[in-house]
Amino acid sequence: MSPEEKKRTEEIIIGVAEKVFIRDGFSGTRMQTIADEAGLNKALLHYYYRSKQKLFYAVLKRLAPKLFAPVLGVLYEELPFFEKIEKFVHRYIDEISQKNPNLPLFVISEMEKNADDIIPILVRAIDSREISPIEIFRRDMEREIKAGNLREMDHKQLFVSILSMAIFPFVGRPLIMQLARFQNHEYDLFIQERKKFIVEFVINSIKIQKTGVE
Amino acid sequence: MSPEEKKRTEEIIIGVAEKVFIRDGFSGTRMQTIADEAGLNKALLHYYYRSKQKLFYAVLKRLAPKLFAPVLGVLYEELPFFEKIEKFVHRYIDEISQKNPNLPLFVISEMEKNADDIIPILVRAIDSREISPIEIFRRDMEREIKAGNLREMDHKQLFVSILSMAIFPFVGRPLIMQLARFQNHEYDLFIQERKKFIVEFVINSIKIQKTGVE
DNA sequence: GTCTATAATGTGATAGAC
DNA sequence: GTCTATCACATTATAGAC
Repeated sequence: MSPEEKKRTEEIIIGVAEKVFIRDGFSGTRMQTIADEAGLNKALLHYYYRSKQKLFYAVLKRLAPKLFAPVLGVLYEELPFFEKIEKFVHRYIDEISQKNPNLPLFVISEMEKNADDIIPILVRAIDSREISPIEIFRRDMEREIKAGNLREMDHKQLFVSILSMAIFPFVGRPLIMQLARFQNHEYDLFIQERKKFIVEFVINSIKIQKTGVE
Repeated sequence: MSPEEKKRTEEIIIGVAEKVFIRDGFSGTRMQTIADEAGLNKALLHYYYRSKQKLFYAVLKRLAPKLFAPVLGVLYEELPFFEKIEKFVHRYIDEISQKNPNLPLFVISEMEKNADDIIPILVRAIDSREISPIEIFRRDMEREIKAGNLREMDHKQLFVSILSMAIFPFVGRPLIMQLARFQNHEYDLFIQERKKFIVEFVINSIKIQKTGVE
């Protein structure tokens, strides 16, 4: 078989594995399931990736850059602070909606269960730059506070709040749907409208309104 | 053996099972693990609960009332709206901090993976009252908007925002710790300070400031 | 490289002695 | 009720033919 077809099989496997791992979690995933959905046999999975663990780590390594870079990248752009928040929220929700709404829950679950092995793999993707995202965020805030545009507040609390409001609707979907009485078809629209809501909600809370009078 | 000791064994098993299931998830849990941590043997688990599935559901049923009632109950109290939000946030964070910080992620993960079986068990705990929590919340908001204390906004968006800010720090702990560069010992303090932050953050965003002049 | 067959191990569940 | 021993089956992993 040609090298191209070899490459192709390897890619098919890891692509299907990604889908199944994200859907079922590590311990919930069966090698047989991956083989079936890929239209191949189990032995090939081991031929290319040796073990379930190694296949899983291969999936994670491939996933990591796609996971954080597009979103965290926004923080490094040269933008006015409030516009940066807006772009960050929109980018995050758009990315996850299109790519895979189950991604955040998958990443969090596996980080929790197997922290020592998984976090190092993911961290390389987060910490690819010299200055950390949270430090960039802190400096932005400091500048705006000095300029009198922003209330003083803890930068980590604000950062986590924005993150929470954007991510949790994906992670907590089944819980939210029950508590807030959503029908299945309503939820996607809710998420789309949420982009605008979050930005308004946040800016309204943190911005210092400049009045005409002194 | 006396009926009391019988009762005691049964209770030990379900107590340990709760701990292990919450920690490892359903598919990650081994009956052997539960037996070991309970200081008993596997056969006893089956003697009392027949199967892993049935033990899991027994755990869920026992857990459900403790899970939602204390927090959602706040929504039904006769309180000014802003005080209700404050009490809700404090109650939620205090409850989870004391009880088990892994509870939210556990509930969400299992709801996601096995919706049809699990949601009915949990819903009984959520929907124990005639009027749903979200409907109570909506009416409270409507009243405040008419009174001129509150900006007009979608009640579900606000509800989910408050929920997100309170729950996500527990669910997304490993992710947040990486992104915001927390040390282990800092995080508990961060969560405690978060109660006050969320309340201020929310009220500052939604409240209509009444000025002296007209 | 890909397959079938099978080994090796893990895991839920049960039988039967005490 | 509680234990040890064991079954039955699922699942990861490998051997070997093509």
